[in-house]
Amino acid sequence: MTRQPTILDVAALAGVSKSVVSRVMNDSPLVSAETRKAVLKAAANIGYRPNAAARHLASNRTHILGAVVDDLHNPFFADMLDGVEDVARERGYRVMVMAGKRNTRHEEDAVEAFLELRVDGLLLAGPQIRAQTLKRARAATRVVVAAHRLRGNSVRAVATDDIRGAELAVQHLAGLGHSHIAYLQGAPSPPARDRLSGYQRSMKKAGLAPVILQADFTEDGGYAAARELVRSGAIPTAICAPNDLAAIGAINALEDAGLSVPGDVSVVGYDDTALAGLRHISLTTVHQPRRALGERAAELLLDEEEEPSRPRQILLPPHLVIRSSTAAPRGGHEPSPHRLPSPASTRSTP
Amino acid sequence: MTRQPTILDVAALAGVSKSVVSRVMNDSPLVSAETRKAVLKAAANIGYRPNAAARHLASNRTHILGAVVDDLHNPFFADMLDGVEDVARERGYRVMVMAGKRNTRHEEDAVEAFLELRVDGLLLAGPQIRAQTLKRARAATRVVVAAHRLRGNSVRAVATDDIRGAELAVQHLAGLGHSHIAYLQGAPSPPARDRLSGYQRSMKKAGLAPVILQADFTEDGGYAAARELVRSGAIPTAICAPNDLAAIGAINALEDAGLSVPGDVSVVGYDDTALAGLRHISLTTVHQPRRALGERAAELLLDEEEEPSRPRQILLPPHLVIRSSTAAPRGGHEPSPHRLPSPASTRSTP
DNA sequence: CTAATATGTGGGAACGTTCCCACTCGGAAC
DNA sequence: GTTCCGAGTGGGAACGTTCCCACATATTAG
Repeated sequence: MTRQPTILDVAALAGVSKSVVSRVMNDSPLVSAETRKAVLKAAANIGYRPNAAARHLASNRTHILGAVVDDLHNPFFADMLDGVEDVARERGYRVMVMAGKRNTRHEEDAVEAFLELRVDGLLLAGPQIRAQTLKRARAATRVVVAAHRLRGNSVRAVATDDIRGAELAVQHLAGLGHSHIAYLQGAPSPPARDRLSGYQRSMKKAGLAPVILQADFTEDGGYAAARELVRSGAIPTAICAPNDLAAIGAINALEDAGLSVPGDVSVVGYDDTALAGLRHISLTTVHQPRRALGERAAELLLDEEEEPSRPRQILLPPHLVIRSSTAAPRGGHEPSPHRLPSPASTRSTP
Repeated sequence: MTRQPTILDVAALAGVSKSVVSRVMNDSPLVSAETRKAVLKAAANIGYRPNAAARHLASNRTHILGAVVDDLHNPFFADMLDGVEDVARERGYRVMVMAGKRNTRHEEDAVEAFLELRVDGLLLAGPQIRAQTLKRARAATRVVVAAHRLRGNSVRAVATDDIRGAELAVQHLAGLGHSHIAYLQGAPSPPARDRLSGYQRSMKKAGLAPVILQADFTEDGGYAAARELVRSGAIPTAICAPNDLAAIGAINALEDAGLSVPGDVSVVGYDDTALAGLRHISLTTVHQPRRALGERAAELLLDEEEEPSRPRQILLPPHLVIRSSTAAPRGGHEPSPHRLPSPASTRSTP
């Protein structure tokens, strides 16, 4: 790698000063059309590429948005990032991503890396960092938290209304006639807390007794919790899972125990990931507006005037997607159809 | 955001020169323990954080690896990035990711962004960029391509041996006694080409007639192709899909047509994503060593001695993971032909 | 005709580091 | 008692931009 050409090389070749080249590179109107053309040609000729470091240093702007993503394996964040990217690109910003790997140390290191880069905005998606780190970040740049509702009000955040989401699930099940609705709780996190409290609230409102089991956000967690439910003998007619993966685990446990879904037990997931939509799975689930979450987050990050009046915490409404993992409880009526194959074909059966 | 403290602020507070502070920040041994302690204390007191841009500019090193990932929704890349990250972190490098979004323009813009940043190494994961862009990138920094085998030999690359992978699938099926093995081809890309040629080669070796249908790497693509196969009336006893998602689509199409998997038709996927492992799906599939792919790629990027002897192409061996979507063909019978619509009517549809 | 304005252009000082060189000051070697 | 050396320190010149100010020239207003 030989030395890369600089603005001065371009200037020399084009026979102008570095100032003019700089202006051309920044689309300043203060350059004659003729000069601009010559500079552009010279730049192309020698393969000039602006040096971001020098640019950042001199201008104190990077036009980079840093996104620290808790878990790149979770497609939830990929969807969200699409939204972030779109808004950022539109406004002339680039989005760089670092993986937190579900690990506080890694996540905080990523935050530090972006702060050293002096990114113009920092997006923390599902962050697992200490309050102190968050505070330090906030002191250095604009920060928006996504997918986690925050306790305090000091940092701007965008999240789904998870209380409402859990309510939707319970209401759907109660509406179908279920009264024994169990809840599998996810690993400790703001969303898990909100979903639980939504469940509790709507169970109370419906006059039903809550049944809560500890699980986590994995297939295995859902499997273990549902198996526990089966073992206990007190099998509910419906289960709310903390996310789609856990719902799938729960379904597996139920089927392993000889129970049919939704025949014997209805199951509702959360997130509406691509998984839930697979025909084989066809999970009724609470949809999160993932892309919109990203868009709102980016807007919060980039909007010029940080009006203090503006809501600092944006909650987006979820909605329920009804597929084939839920049905009315067995009430002595006709046996519920098995949920496979596709709904269309079952419905058209004479 | 008030002005952030610089090395000079730290120096003033600690009562030393900026040179000393710089040395402390870079762990130089040429500082007395006493001075080091004072500097560190001063830095912590005023919340000093090195300015990456200034550092990069002065040292001409960034200690950043840029990774352009074709599609962040594909968990394949998340696994790979884990490998990249581990190796990079071990050697004091940070990995920043930009999403290509399956789009040449976005991907090339991401490449450009990283080149402007003057990253110390550039990883292109499943790149969809023009040869010219690749060449320009190579002229500017170290470049490694991952997950795509390249035609030429001019850029270093790490990939799975997809020819071998497809062979494994065919050999498994042939070993089970299948002779009608159809292949669904993925969207045009180096891996799709390799897998196809592996299929063709091993079919020929086994003395079997190849049947090839155009599909893509999505569930819908697999569904459509398998449905076409069903409609044509010439139903194979086994299908090789270009990836797991397409395999799932194919299975859905088969089951929608009243065929059972693996009873009537065996299906093999490719990639061994988390999807394939779900109990409900339990797909026999070709496993790619994703994390190892990332590790090798990072090593190639970071290994000190870039032997000019020749750019290397590393091919990692895949292996077959046998689950429940494959079985021996039904002895003697072809799958029930009576339930198929007339070929004439299907052929008239587009 | 002069003054004022608009339009380009050039030069130099930042920006916050690293890195090289020069310097001081003990102590060891002669 | 010099000389030499190494450890520790300080100062200044890069690095490649942006941005401000000064200037040159052409155009317009009075």
